[in-house]
Amino acid sequence: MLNQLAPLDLAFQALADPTRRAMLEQLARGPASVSDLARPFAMSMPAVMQHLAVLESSGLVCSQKNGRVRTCRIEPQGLGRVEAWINARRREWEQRLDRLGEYLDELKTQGDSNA
Amino acid sequence: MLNQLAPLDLAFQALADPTRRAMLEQLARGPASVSDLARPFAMSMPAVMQHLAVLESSGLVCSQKNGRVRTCRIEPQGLGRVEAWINARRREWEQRLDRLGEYLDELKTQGDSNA
DNA sequence: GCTTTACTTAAGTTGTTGCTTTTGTATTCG
DNA sequence: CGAATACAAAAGCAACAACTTAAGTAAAGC
Repeated sequence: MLNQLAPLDLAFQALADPTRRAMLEQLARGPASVSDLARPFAMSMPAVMQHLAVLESSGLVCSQKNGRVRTCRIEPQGLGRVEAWINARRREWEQRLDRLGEYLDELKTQGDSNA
Repeated sequence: MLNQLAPLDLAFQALADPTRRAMLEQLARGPASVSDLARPFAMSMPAVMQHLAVLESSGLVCSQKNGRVRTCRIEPQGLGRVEAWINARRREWEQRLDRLGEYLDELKTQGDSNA
């Protein structure tokens, strides 16, 4: 819980761009080549490659080259780490609300006895 | 599912910075003033304010000013949207793996009958 | 073997981000 | 009232991000 901040930096940074999120949405539906990933965008191929490099170095996507085609796919552990961080925050936050609720109940009970 | 890209941009962008994530971790444990949020960091107050502004405009945090103290707290719907996007991707991805699994089972069955 | 195709590398441009210092404005306290 | 506190606004700056064009390279097709 203490370290491993850099990977999250990279993952969230990667997810902050709509082009990269769209690429991930496509990859969630199945593997794709770089050209496949590039097709929906009005963008040069090098730009797409750069987005892909960001996705790979963030651990959200992996790829391998067969012949002249590079096939990209989702790296499940990548989104997993992101999910884990968010879930941890929500748990803390909900736990606190629970305690706050108990505290308010307590206050109300005392208030009732004092009224 | 088609629009609302900008809010996610802002949210992920906000989460990409370790200082801002640390602020959210503190806020998950309870509300805090700007000074409270600034204390753990070797950083000027304006820098903290700018991080806070990013967190607010991304919808992850809200704040209100009482007297000269601004109290900040987590905006639960903010993380909710982020969580929803990630869950959607994971569902798509798992669904596809299920279909792939069935397909592979089918292939294996055919293979067995052919062997 | 010569051309497409599919990617890759390099270099340059423009805009944004994450700070900084400086200066200002409300509160609150003595 | 006057000083300390807690935030706020403004301006400047170095680093980085998201492109672009131009110029490769290596596998496939003819």
